[in-house]
Amino acid sequence: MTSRREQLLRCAIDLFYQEGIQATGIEKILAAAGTSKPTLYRHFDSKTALAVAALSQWDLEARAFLTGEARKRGDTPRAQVLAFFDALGDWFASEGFSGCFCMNAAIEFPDHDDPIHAVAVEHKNQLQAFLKGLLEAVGDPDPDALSARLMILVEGAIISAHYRGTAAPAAQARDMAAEMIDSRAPKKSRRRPRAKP
Amino acid sequence: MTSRREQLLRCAIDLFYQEGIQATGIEKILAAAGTSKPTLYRHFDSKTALAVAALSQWDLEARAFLTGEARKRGDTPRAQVLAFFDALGDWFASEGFSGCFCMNAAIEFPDHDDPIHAVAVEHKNQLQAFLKGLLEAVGDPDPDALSARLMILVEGAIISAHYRGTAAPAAQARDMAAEMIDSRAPKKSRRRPRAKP
DNA sequence: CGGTACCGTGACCGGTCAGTAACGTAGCCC
DNA sequence: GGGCTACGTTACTGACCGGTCACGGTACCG
Repeated sequence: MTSRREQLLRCAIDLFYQEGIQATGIEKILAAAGTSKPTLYRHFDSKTALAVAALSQWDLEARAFLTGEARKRGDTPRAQVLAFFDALGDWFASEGFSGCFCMNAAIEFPDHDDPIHAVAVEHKNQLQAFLKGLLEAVGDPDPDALSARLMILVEGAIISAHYRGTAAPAAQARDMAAEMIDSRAPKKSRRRPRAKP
Repeated sequence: MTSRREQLLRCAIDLFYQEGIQATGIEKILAAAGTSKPTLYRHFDSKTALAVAALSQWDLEARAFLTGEARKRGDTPRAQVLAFFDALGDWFASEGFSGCFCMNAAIEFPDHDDPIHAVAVEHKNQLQAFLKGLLEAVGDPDPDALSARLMILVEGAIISAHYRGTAAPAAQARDMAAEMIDSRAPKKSRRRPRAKP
């Protein structure tokens, strides 16, 4: 059963994601959902509340896809990290890809106190935590540091793919991630963890 | 001499950059510049034209800073690439840092045909070309591929710094860049350029 | 002195947008 | 049936925003 609320939320996700939150008027969402204003405001307090709900739902689904595919496709933690980037590549190549909704929203609402911004940051934290868990399982000497670096790769790949319109950055980031993981001594650390001349 | 036009442009750069283009009303810019609407429209055709001019000017200044610092601080091509990331770090730590104006604008106006989007993509291409030139001087076996990878690092670092509010990603990206450069055989290539099982 | 080009003021237009109110209606459960 | 909930329709408000117009002032320059 698809309640009116779910329909609204689905259309809000699509339109806010594709065209931006500020650029999307409420009436466009209503037209897409085939309903009208009072119904919307019975379910959501304001456009901002709708945007937050849409962002949270998108966050859940995107994270479920990426982490699920990573776990499904890789049989070792290392392979799962790399599979994570492969999943990114599939996402980039999928129809309607328009960057990371959370990242887009965080840029549209740069104020750090904005509730929308908070959801976006939390999304990123959750992804980094997932990668960190895999790196711990790999036996990386410093999962915190490496997961932060991998997140730079992830976000850079998303941006590059977004406004270039190609999925290639996923494979490039994947290669870099593999080099990063392998250049660090697994289990028994040997190499210098960092260098700053 | 600071003409009215330059004042307008300066204020437009500041406000569009800090708060976003769509979120900034023209009247706010006029108030900051201490002038009024007719003056603005004598110099610019529309808000969009003003935004494009602001973006282009910002692109010039940002590129001049980054490439200039890179050249100034590094005495070898390799050092200049790393200095480029150091300059990024200084930028991240500077007051008023709010991500990359071009990236923000490209996300705010995702339509690929939008003139604003075009300026943003060109900005990125120019930076990549600069890095590619340095990599050629380093003697990298595939400057095209590596410069694309470095751009992923650059953009990932910018995003991470932006909505985390820390300059740390610059140093992390710098370390990764150093590893990437050094792990490739300078002058005489040896490693596989790519892998996709 | 007189024309011209620029500037500031302030009013205004047309459109859009978020959000609200009033009213009528269909289903659903007791 | 009676009451309740959710919905649709319509119209509306109040604010804002991009852009224009008409006017008056001022400085420069022949």
